[in-house]
Amino acid sequence: MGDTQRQRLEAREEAILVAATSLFSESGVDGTRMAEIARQADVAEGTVYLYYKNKHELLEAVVDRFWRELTKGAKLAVTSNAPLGQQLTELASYHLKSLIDDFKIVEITSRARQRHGEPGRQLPQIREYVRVFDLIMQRGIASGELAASTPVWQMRDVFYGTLEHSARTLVLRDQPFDSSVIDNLLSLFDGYRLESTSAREQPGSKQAALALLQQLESEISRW
Amino acid sequence: MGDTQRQRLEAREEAILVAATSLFSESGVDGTRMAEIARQADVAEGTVYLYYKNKHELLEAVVDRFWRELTKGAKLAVTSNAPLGQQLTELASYHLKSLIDDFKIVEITSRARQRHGEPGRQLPQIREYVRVFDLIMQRGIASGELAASTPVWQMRDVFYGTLEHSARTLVLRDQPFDSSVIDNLLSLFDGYRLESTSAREQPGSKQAALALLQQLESEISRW
DNA sequence: ATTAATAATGAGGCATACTCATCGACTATA
DNA sequence: TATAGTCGATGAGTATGCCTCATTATTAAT
Repeated sequence: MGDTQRQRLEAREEAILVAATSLFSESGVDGTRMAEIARQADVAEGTVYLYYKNKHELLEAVVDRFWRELTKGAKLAVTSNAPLGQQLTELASYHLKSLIDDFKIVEITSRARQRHGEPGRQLPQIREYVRVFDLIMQRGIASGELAASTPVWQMRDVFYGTLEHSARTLVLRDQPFDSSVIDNLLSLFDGYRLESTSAREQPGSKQAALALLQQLESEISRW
Repeated sequence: MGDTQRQRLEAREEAILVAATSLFSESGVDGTRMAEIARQADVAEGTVYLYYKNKHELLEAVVDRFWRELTKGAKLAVTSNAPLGQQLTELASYHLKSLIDDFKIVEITSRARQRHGEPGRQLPQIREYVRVFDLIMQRGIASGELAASTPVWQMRDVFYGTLEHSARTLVLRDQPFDSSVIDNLLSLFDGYRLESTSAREQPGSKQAALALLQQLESEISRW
């Protein structure tokens, strides 16, 4: 019955992780007592320390798990073989929605990066997550659709940085998901498109028409 | 001698703040003991609590002070009456350099936002800081140099979000300030510029508006 | 000089993260 | 079924570090 035994252990570990995630989200890291996590996971306080060396490692595990789940979701959200712009739109929407929904976890991510206050590390799972974006972009470059002049990591910083900041803005203002943020970001990324394929915005898109309308309005306003 | 007395108090308060800033930067918040802050500021441990109610309020003060100094520096770095692009470049460079230099403080900023883990607040000093950017952009819009189609807060999120993310990337890779990040960001912001120079028709002319109208019509007809 | 008011001190209180001696549950072998 | 051996679980106890508060020192006022 080695299997059942192992499953029980994994179930316990999972229960602790789930309890910690929920409590950290609700009350913050400092506001959550280890005793409470143990109680909610239905184990003794000492048991928690059999699975996680200390509170900080538990925090790391919680954060890592969050980004691992996010990676799964992102891969599902992006329909492969769709055109570049659509893939980016899907990824951006999924990302922004997730950030807003689980904003608390996102905020404590930076805390998990600091090992006893010493140099910030890169969590392995986040590295894996951003690769979803990199793959899309690299294919765009390979197919000649994107200019290779800007390094991918810089485009990535624009992408994730903007979305993270926007999520914070929206959450602090108690505003819900706003698709215009995505539209704006994507229109910026048109600047990375090669001239040959770029007809600026995809003709026929709502975006393209709106952009023209806005130009028109500003023209008229000068009269 | 009321003045001298007041000055002494302010000097003590400042000493505590400086000590806390240095220690938080070096060892992180959790790695810093209140006793150590007191020792470094040359006061008794209890004295710290005469100036700051608890460790978290001290953290808030440290972060707030950092952004206040940054605001001062930013205002100086941006030469007023320079053209829009140059102002943005100056602000972006100053911002990125500062983020890299004091990355530790930047990272604990998000922690200062959480009051006992409860809803994230906006620190007043950060609000003041981002206004530097807003003013530049609003003048750009007022002068007709920038399109008013995108809300300023979205451009702001692109600006600060990208720079913050880039700073993290650079620091984690142990790389120094990289001006190509600024160039890339600024070239993206060209997308917000009105196409007055490249447009065949003179802006503000009836012709220009008509040309746009025709484009718009043809866009809509594709639906 | 005396008194009042305010600031500073640091030993002790207290909450809580973490440890460890003890216990229990399961497995293997005869 | 009995016995021994292994390993996970327990929770009372310990250590640490934030914070308080009775006491002391300093300054201001008359």
